[in-house]
Amino acid sequence: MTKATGIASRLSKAGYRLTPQRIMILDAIEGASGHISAEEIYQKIKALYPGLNISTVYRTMELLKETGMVTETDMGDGRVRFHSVGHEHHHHLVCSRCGAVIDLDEAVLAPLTTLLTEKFGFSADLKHLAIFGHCKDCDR
Amino acid sequence: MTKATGIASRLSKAGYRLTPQRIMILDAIEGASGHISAEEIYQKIKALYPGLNISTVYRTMELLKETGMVTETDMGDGRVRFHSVGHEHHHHLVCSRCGAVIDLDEAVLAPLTTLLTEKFGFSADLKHLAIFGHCKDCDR
DNA sequence: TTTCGTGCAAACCCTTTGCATTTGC
DNA sequence: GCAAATGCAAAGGGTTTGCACGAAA
Repeated sequence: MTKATGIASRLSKAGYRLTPQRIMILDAIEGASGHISAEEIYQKIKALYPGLNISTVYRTMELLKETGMVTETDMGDGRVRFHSVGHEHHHHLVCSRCGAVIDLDEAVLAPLTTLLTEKFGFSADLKHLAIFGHCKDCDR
Repeated sequence: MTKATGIASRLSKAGYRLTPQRIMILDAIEGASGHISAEEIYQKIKALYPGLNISTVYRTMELLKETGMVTETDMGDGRVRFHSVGHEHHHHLVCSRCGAVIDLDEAVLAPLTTLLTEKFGFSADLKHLAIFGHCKDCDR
């Protein structure tokens, strides 16, 4: 039913089949404002298409990571979040006390990235880093 | 049998009982060169004291985190690592491809920490950060 | 003695996997 | 038609929890 969107066609070009499940999952990630967990993707789609199984979500995420269409972030709560690569990169300051999340522009970490490359030949993948600490309200 | 060391006595001062299990766990963490997982602590102690249960390790780690004697790092492999706060802080560059871990001095991140404080009033807890990316050997 | 900590076993949560069936190409 | 993808159900790995017994203070 759904027409292959740009990002979906990238999938088929990469040699993967375009199944309705994959298209819906892709849509869900695209539509998400930011990070989204496997469970959230699953629930979102299940409302429209109850047949979906969560293992399909996980398998699709695996594939999208391999294709470089999605990245993974560990926000420290025991479940991984996914993020479409198309979206602008940003980072998060996560308050360990109240759970507040402050968005952080990519530019803030640019100097660090440069330094790591120059000094260690290490290309940091800081697409969606989560930095833990205390926000100003929770700072004793 | 073991005498309460400095760090162990901090525990009792905080109102917690000094059990042999806790002392052994404390020793294991102190003795560890760097990060150590719950399972590793457990195995290390089990050799001498087979009665130990891993749930005790987890409960003790919880308590040590609350007391601020230990910090937690997620190295991205699905299990959390612990680190004695007494040890000098350092960071890790983790290669997502080959798994290599490069140690990074705390000073490297100092400018970033300062910036986050000044700009966002956020006090980052960068005691043991893991930065993912590719090391120079794996960089295509 | 009283409260706190431990061992044990089972539960939990997120994620992965084997297998038979279905489906895209 | 055939290989690849899905659904289902069960397993897996790390971590947590309820409960009765045992031990620190």
